[in-house]
Amino acid sequence: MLELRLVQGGLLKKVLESLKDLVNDANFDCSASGFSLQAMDSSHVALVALLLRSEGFEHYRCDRNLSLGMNLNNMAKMLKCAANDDIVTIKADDASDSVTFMFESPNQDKIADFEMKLMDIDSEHLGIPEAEFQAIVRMPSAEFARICKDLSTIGDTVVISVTKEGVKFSTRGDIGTANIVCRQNPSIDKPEEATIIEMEEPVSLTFALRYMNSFTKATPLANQVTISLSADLPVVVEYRVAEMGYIRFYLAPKIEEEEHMEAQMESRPQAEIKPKTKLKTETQPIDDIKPKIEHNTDTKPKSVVKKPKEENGANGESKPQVDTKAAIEVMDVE
Amino acid sequence: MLELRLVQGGLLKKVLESLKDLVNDANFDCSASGFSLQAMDSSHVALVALLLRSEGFEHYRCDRNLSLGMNLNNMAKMLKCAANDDIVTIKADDASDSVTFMFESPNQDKIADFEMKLMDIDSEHLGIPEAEFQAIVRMPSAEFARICKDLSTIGDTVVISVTKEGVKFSTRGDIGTANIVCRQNPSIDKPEEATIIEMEEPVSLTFALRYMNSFTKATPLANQVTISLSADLPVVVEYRVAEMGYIRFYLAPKIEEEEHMEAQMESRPQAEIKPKTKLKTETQPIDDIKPKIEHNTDTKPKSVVKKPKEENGANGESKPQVDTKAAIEVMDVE
DNA sequence: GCGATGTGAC
DNA sequence: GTCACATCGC
Repeated sequence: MLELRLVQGGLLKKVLESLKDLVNDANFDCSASGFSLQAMDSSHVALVALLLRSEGFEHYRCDRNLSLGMNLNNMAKMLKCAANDDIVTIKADDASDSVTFMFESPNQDKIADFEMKLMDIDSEHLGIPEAEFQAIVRMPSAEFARICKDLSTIGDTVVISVTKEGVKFSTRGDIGTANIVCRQNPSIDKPEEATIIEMEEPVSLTFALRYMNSFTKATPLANQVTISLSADLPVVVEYRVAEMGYIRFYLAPKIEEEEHMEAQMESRPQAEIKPKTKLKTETQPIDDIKPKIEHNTDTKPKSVVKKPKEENGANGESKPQVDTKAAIEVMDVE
Repeated sequence: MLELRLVQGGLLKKVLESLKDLVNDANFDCSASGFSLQAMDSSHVALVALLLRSEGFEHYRCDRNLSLGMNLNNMAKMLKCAANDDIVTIKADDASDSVTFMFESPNQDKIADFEMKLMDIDSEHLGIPEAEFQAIVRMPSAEFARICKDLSTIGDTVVISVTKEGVKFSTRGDIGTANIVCRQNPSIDKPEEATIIEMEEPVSLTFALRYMNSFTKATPLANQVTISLSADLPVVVEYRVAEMGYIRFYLAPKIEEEEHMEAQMESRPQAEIKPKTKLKTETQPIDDIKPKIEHNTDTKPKSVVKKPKEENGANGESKPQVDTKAAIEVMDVE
């Protein structure tokens, strides 16, 4: 028996709006500690992890661990039927193949219940270790979203470069280039507008803007976003979910590959090639960096996820992550 | 000679916005008592009746009864050219084949007149008797609109079930089921938020959400809507037009047909079939329930409306309306 | 014609 | 920041 009562139903609506474009189907894992989800996006490039801790719920009952396979689009449809100030209750019987969402208006005059069939979804639960990062940027989430959106009108990838002074987002495309620099700014009086950089050493990594723009669908959840970067790790883009947990998006950096130079030249006719700057990048399926992520032994994977179609990633277990730091000249942030 | 002057021009704009999606062409009937319209929707399933009483106009002159055939889309286009606070005057000569809309800005600085050609439209004017209903629900119009919209993301039809305690709106579709219960709530201090149920006996009827969603286009006209239900009558969804009259939408309930059970089973694999619950429903063209509606002898029908394409409705004169009450188990509203 | 997105007003 | 309205795309 599962019964989770959440007073701020609007939160759950926003969580689903930020997940549904990235992931079609996923298992929600319910345990005594909370309500969580981990899933790869449909193209197996990005990974999302959601945690809503049990303490954040008004009422939280979870007699035994349950994995509820849901179609996130359908779940989002149902949650859309809740008003933002409705109280939302999620119910499931241990044996049942369906889940019930109950929406109560604040004055109790309207009570709605929506029942949705559950799905059997193959998934692999990875234990993601808390990694050490070379740089962690915290900044206003709306600003980050705006930057990603703006840059994607120019190019397909963003180079995120962090120095002590600030963070630079750069792109280039057929029509030109763009660089947006955000200075560090503690903004004591308005902490939600602060831009804070914690840095061990400068780092510069390249990512597909397409995914970044999916991640920023979570912007309504939090005023601030943190972007954690290390040369050979996926970036972590994290939005806190008010007092309850977080939604974290992981995306492997694009890898520099010299052997595809000619393809590069085609797509960026006006590229200025600098020595030591390898230009062609390939999106790395996140499965390939699995060796970096240890299996979390306290959860039991139901089955193994399908391998992505790309053959070149299939033997990633023994293939080292490229040295992104060496491949890209660290750009100065003025 | 016809000359109707309406100070709240915005009302007429809203009336047309709520009619034009349902009905393409219709006759406006002008008599000494008021300005009215009655028309079936293009698929002959729903019926709409509008009344604007002469007393609601600042000036009302109608020398003899006139029937003005208009294309409602074109009329709506012209009325869109009026500001909401413009004074609108409708003029027509008895012999003319056109109508003039005049818009005056409140300070008289702007005067516009738009002339529109009239059409010759075959229509049948039905005298709709004031029926006795088993249940009349009055509720906030925006809430009803929201419910119909939400349910239509899940299913195609809505079952409206009324008990003393409240009204329940239910649907089911491929992705699951939904039930929304609105409790009775007199809301003395905010009458526009009240939900009032007058009930002779519990009633439960099924309707096509598509039409309901067309009806709710009239939501901007009134804070409240009344939904009048009886087992073997079309539902009446009524919006009052401020101090002037009403716009009423009629929709025949869907009929339970046992013979299509197997089609039902296909589309709802997980349906729990209860005894006495007939599952397959068919939309009943509103022509078929003509026997329930007497011809109004004080208006002269110009001609007879075309029969709907469906053969099974063509001989509806002698076909009894199904006993919906017996076919559907009355559901408890807790 | 309906749904989704973006913009403007409260 | 939220809600409603209008416009554009499917």
